[in-house]
Amino acid sequence: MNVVENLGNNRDFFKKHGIKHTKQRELIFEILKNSNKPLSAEEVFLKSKEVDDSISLSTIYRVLNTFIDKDIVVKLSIVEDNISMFELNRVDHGHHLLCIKCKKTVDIGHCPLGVYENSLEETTDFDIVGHKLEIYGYCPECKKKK
Amino acid sequence: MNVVENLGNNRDFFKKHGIKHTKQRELIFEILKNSNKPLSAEEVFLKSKEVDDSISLSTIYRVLNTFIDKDIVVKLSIVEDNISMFELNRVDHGHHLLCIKCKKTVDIGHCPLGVYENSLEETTDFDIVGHKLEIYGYCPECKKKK
DNA sequence: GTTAGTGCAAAATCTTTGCATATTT
DNA sequence: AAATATGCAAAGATTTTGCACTAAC
Repeated sequence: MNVVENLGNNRDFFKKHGIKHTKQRELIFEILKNSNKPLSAEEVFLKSKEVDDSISLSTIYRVLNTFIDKDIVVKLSIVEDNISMFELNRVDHGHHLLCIKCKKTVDIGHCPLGVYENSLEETTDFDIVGHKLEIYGYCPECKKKK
Repeated sequence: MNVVENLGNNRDFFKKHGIKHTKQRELIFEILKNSNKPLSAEEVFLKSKEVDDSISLSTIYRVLNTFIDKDIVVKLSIVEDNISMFELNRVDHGHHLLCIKCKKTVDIGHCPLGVYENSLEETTDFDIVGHKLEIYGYCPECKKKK
């Protein structure tokens, strides 16, 4: 699916979340939608530049933070590096397995924590809003090379 | 338990991990041992200074990174901020519930992921080394105030 | 026309690194 | 004595912010 073709399709989505529709937000949203793995701000920036060369990195950060405020996006942080990764907050969410050697990520199906969170809410009286789960290790290839 | 009293007790522990015993490492290790929640580098720094005023922040980072290399410490990252948090890599590990309003953390008992990781290793052929799980929401007090 | 978003450059924050000195083994 | 760790200051990296300008409603 080509990013450019879809620009403009998400007006209603933005309106629903009470934020203005701009071409930068449209673009960043499409990039995240079309990515099957979390992206760094820098990666989003580079992909954005392919379509709109004048976009700035601060816009990327501002848009991503707006999306986070609206719960459209979640922020992760890859294990040993100090950079944030962003991905759409998909309703039926799963998680990723991260290879700490080659940094490859693999989707793992359904999130195992739903039931657990319910019981936690009861025992702790917290209002649980979400969670971040990152599982890491060595992928089959890197495992062999060890 | 007073941190200072215990300085020097961990010589063998360091030797076992093949790293030199220094008073800075001893101190940082004790601080982490006596904390029931993850600490930022800055927090470790401030606590360290109470005992050894001449310690430097770069030493904190270097020691923490050494500990991470040796699997003595794990690094987390608190949801919306961009700072890393460090805590001892306890063998029988649980996780924390984080209040996104007041930043309080609450221990939750046993980690629910052990069994799940085993089945994941089978289905994905990964060698799973660890995971990070952060569950967040509103604590009872902040929940009321909403 | 008003409100909100963007680009740019500069600042802020967190973390790492080079080097001379000090400490450990 | 050799190897490693530390403190300091400086550099790096990532993220945020102030301001003038532009685009969206």
